[in-house]
Amino acid sequence: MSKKDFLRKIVEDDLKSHKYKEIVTRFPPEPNGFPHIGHAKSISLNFSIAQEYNGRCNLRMDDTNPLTENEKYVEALKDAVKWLGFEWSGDVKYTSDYFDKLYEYAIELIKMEKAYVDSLNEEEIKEYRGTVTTPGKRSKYAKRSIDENLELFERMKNGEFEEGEHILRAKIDMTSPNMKMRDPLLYRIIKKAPHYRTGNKWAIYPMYDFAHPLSDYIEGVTHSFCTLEFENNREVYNWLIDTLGLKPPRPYQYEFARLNMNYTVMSKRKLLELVEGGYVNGWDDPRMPTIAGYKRRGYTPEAILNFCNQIGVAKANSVVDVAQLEFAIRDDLNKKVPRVMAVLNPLKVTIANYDGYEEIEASYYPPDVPKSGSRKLPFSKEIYIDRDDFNLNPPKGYYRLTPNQPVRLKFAYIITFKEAIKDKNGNIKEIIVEYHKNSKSGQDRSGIKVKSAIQWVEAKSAKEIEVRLYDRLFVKENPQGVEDLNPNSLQIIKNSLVEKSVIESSEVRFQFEREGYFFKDPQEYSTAKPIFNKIVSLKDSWSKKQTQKNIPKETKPQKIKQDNNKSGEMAQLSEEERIVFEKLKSEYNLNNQLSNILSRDTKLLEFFHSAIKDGSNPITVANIVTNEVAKELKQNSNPIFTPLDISKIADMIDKEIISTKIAKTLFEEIAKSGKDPINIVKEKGLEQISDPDIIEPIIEEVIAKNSANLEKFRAGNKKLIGFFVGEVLKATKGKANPKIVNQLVESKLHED
RNA sequence: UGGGGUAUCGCCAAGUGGUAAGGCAACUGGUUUUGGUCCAGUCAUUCGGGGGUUCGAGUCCCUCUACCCCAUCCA
Repeated sequence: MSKKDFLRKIVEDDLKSHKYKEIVTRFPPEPNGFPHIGHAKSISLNFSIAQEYNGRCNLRMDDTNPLTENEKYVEALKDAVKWLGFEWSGDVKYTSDYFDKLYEYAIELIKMEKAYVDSLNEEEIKEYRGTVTTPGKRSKYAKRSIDENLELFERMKNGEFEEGEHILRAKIDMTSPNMKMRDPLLYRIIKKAPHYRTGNKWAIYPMYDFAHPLSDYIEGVTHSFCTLEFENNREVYNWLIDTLGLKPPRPYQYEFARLNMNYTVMSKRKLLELVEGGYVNGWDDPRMPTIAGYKRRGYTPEAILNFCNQIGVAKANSVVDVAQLEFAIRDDLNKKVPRVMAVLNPLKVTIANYDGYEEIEASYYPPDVPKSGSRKLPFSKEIYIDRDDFNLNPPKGYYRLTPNQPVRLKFAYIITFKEAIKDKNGNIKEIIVEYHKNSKSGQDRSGIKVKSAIQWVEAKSAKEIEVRLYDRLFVKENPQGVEDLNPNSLQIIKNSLVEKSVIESSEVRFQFEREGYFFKDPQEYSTAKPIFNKIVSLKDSWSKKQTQKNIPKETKPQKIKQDNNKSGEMAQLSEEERIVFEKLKSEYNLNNQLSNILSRDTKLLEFFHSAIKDGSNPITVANIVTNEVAKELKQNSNPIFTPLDISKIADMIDKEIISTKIAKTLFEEIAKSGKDPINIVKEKGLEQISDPDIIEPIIEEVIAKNSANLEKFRAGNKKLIGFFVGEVLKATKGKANPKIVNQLVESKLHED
């Protein structure tokens, strides 16, 4: 983690400020589906952060909906976390373990008159909620007494009512602009399905907005990371913890963008559709973006984790290119895995002038992989090569065997084409070649130059294998559903050949030279019937070039430069604002934008007027008010600085006592401390230095220290003036008059 | 449409007023008995658009635009 993402920064700050003794995170999936690569991001995030900051991370099954959840998914979730190499703190947690505590909290809420039993039906609730633009209205049942609510709620729990008859809601605000705050549902009745863990004990179940914050609190979670779509729920989260008056330390929720990848779908619903519709062979089909799928395909946990680190964590909705994932797995396997020879589409080759048998020592790893190990390769008159490695009418740039281009058999001899034997349909079924006796690998004295070395297997000893080649599941970058499925996402070749050492080896992952990385299928592989999954192909600039030639380039829609050239756009003014606007312009000579901003904001306008009372320059004041004050007011509506402070700062700027740069930091300080600006300037000696005699030596020093940048500047990088000015300012702790510095630097840089 | 978010290279993503990081992809060239790896190099005068403030703006202010989320008794 070289660069810290925003979540890690939050954690660091909280630790630094001693907000928490120890941080606790959690990965809280609902056990209603198989975890996918998006979960891997969340797992990696929560567990890694806990690890890095010496905290703990819980694995919690958020199992509050008995209709969709089951044990099978719990196991898949646990497997995924374990496989990725993480350990959860203590036992696996379940929200269902907190049902009793949660019930107590609900009663407390009722007693505080912050929750009530509502008896509206579903449609009514929907209707009463209003819409995003219109406020809702509260149910008449909200007026029920505490005792009545308590009684009803208990009877709900006891199963005395049917589903939908009653519901427990928080009493918040039916007119809130945030829909989630319009009296959110807390508990609902479910009787038709038993909970996979609590069975029929409960007739009521807590809803997410109620259960989640409280479960976090119960577990002592400090940082509750979730995805962007829960941003609106954060207000409910905080409301619950605040109104219950829960003692600190309490958890806070932070949101990050969920992972999306092109050419795949990530939603549980769509994944379920693929499985249930039989479009794939189960949740662990190697084409699925599920963790089980990647595992079965042959991905390593390290590759997935590296991928997660590479893509980072941020708040922008984004779609990661699958190429990034493919890079991660290639990069990992390249360092780890033995190279062997396999022939996917065998073409028989008879070496006419070879009659013996020999065994050739061959290393499992190329020189650039720091691992050792080798095996003996049988070699005889009859071998197989890949059909792609021979061509009677080769395209331009073809490096492999052709009638007039010899090729090396990797680790063995150079061969030259003699004759092609065709079947009655004209298809080549075998070729005859001749080998060059003194061209053996390592002791080549033939002098023959060859363009490439190809893989091969000896005919008698080679083992037949089945290979399953996977292509992306969808043909579209942003697939909507099964209609975008790639019909060729799975290609099975049953009669591929591999050197026998592969079958004898205990290794499970191999690089089939010049083809890709392959994995012994963990379910179906056996020595008698070897089955290999292709994990990922090798980067292949040759075949890419070939396909690019054939497929005309998809003309990507060009990014259109926005052209809404409404110059210097400012908000429309009302009649009264217009009058103020004109007055500001004529009376104080303010420009359109300053006048516009002030005339629309009464608070700023008030600030402005009081600040110029004592004769400060209106333009300077207006600039400070519309920029600095407006910024501060955005974050804090009750500032502790006064208009008088602003007027003092403005005076100092006008008298050139301080620079505008200092004025900025000065303002920030009084906004925080409320101190008198003139005093601060005196105390800290912030008066600006304008005397060239003082500044010049500093400039010279800076230039002397940065000769490389001086070169760059002289070579034409004029922006570097900012760098030099910045350095000089740094050297004077910001006190040098930047205007003067700028002029002096400019002339200095052009000297000599 | 009210509210909450987000916009920096083809794709991710750093950057909190002073030289636009890094990875993927792409493209050169070198090494190579894998058209792989590795190595060297190229790839944002510009940060969604327009203004304003400043000696200096991706960063502060105003404004416009685009996209995402919220009206499940799902999570």
